[in-house]
Amino acid sequence: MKKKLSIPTITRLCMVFQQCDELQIMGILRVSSTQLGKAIGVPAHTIRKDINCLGEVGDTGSGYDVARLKAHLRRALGFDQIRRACIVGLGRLGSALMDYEKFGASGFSVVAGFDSSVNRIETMQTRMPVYPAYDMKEVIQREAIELALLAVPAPVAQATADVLVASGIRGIVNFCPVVINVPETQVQVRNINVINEMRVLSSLMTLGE
Amino acid sequence: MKKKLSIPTITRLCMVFQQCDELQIMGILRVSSTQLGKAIGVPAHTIRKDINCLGEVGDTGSGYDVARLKAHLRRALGFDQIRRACIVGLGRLGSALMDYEKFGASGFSVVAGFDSSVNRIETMQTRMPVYPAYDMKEVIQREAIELALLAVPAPVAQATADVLVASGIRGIVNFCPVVINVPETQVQVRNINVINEMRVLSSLMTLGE
DNA sequence: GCTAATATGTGATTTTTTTCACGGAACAGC
DNA sequence: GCTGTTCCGTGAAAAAAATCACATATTAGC
Ligand SMILES: NC(=O)c1ccc[n+]([C@@H]2O[C@H](COP(=O)([O-])OP(=O)(O)OC[C@H]3O[C@@H](n4cnc5c(N)ncnc54)[C@H](O)[C@@H]3O)[C@@H](O)[C@H]2O)c1
Ligand SMILES: NC(=O)c1ccc[n+]([C@@H]2O[C@H](COP(=O)([O-])OP(=O)(O)OC[C@H]3O[C@@H](n4cnc5c(N)ncnc54)[C@H](O)[C@@H]3O)[C@@H](O)[C@H]2O)c1
Repeated sequence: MKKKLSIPTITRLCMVFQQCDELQIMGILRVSSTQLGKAIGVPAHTIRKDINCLGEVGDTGSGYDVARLKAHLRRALGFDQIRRACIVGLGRLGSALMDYEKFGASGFSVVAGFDSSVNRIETMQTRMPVYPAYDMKEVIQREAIELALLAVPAPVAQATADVLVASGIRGIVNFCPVVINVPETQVQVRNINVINEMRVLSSLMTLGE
Repeated sequence: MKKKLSIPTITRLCMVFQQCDELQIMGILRVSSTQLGKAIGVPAHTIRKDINCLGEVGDTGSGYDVARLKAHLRRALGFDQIRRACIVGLGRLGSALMDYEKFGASGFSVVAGFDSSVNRIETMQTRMPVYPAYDMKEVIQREAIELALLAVPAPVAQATADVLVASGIRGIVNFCPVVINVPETQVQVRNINVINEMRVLSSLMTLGE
C-alpha cells in the first residue's frame, strides 16, 4: 500500500536506513519493528506505518529481513545514487565538517570547499580541493554538485544561497541562524540552528517544572 | 487565552524571540505577524496562533510592540534566566562550538569544556576552562551547569549521556548520530543529525521529480 | 471624518500525524 | 503437533497541528 511520504515519515525512514546499515555491519539478519523503534526513539507502530508506506516488505510473524528492508529503502528514497556535496564557508564549523569522516560511508561525496577569503584558501591544508567563493558557480556545475552545507556568517547567508541556487544546487543544509529564501520547487532546505535548539531546551526546562 | 505549548509552537516562538532581539537592535519598535512570519518562514496566522497561546499581547489594528512581545516571550519561555552550559567532547566539532560567539548574546553562558584526552586538554589554548572527562560530574555540580552540548564519538555517546544525567544536567543537545536514552521527565534532549538531514534532502530530491 | 488597507484574536474547519486494535502468520519450546 | 508469544499490515479512531474566516480595531491618506 504505497502512499505519499510526509516529512516526519521520511525523516524516520532515513534513520531506519542508517540503522539497517549498522545492523548489517554487526551481522544481524533480521529485525523487528520494536527493535527498530527502540533504536530510533519512536513507538513500534509508527515504524510499521512508515515502512508500510513503501509497500509490504516485512514478514508477518517474523520481522524484517535487514538486507531486503535496506534495499527497499534504498530504492524508494534514492540512496542508490551517490550525492556530491560541497561545504560553503570554511571557518570553524566548515572546517570541522570538512574533516567529518561519516559522509563517505553514508553515500555522500564531499568534493569541494569554498571560502571568500583567498588567504584562508591558500593556508588551509586539506585533502579536499578548496576554491575561492567567486568560482562557486563554475565548480558546482563542472563537478555536478547537488548538495551544499552552508556555514558562512549569517549576514551573507542569503546572498550565498542565491549563488548556490543560480548554480543549480538541489539541496542546502543551512547552519546559519537565519531563514534563507529559495525557490522551493527547485531547491530543498533543511535548517540546523544550534542556538534555537538550546532555547527550546531552556523553554522546556522552564515549562516542565 | 493561555494554552499548553506544543513543541512546534515552542520552536517557532523561540525564533520569534530571536527575531525580536534583532528588530530591537535595528531600532524597530513595532512588527506585524506578516513580517514575523516572513522572517521565520511560516504563515502569518501560525505566528498569531503561537503568540496567542501566551495570552493577548498584540494590538488589534496595529501589530505587536517589539519590546512588549519580547518581554512576554522572555517571561513565558524562561529566557530571563541565563543558562549555564558545557561542551562535552572537544574534537573538531566541539572546538568549533567552543569558539562560537553567539552563545553569550543569546542568554547562554558556556563555562566549561570536557574531553577524555588529557593530552588534548593540556595542549588546547582557549579562554574557557577545560577539564578532563573524569571531573565532569564534580564540575557540572560545582558550576551549576544545566545544559550540555554533546560532541563525543558516537560509540561513547550513551555512556557520556549517563554521566551527564547522573551529574544532574537538565538538557542535552546531542550532535552524535545515535539516539541517547535518558529519563525523560528529568532531562530534555534535542538531536542534531547532519547526515540524516542530508539524507532527507536526498530523499526529497528523489521523490520530488 | 470617511475610506481603504492593514492588524490582531479566535472559534470553526480541515488536514495531517499519531495511536490503537486486531486479524492472520511465523516461531520457539516442549 | 500444540501453545503461548512475537510480529507485521492496516483500517479505524484519536489527537495534534495547520489553516481558514471573520469580527473588530487601528492607521494613513485625503
Ligand atoms: N562555530 C560554531 O560552532 C557554529 C555553530 C552553529 C552555527 N554556526 C553558524 O555557522 C556559520 C559559520 O560559523 P563559524 O563559526 O564557522 O564562522 P567563521 O567566521 O569561523 O567562518 C565563516 C567563514 O565563512 C567565510 N565566508 C565569509 N563570507 C563568505 C562568502 N560570501 N562565501 C564563502 N565564504 C564566506 C569566512 O571567510 C570564514 O572562513 C555562522 O552562520 C554561524 O552562526 C556556527
Ligand atoms: N565533525 C563534524 O563536523 C561533525 C558533524 C556532525 C556530527 N558530528 C558528531 O559529533 C561527534 C564528534 O565529532 P568530531 O568530528 O568532533 O569527533 P572528534 O573525534 O574530532 O572529537 C571527539 C572528541 O571527543 C573526545 N572524547 C572521546 N571520548 C570521550 C569521552 N568519553 N568523554 C569526553 N570526551 C571524549 C575525544 O578525545 C575527541 O577529542 C561525533 O559523534 C560525530 O558523529 C561531527
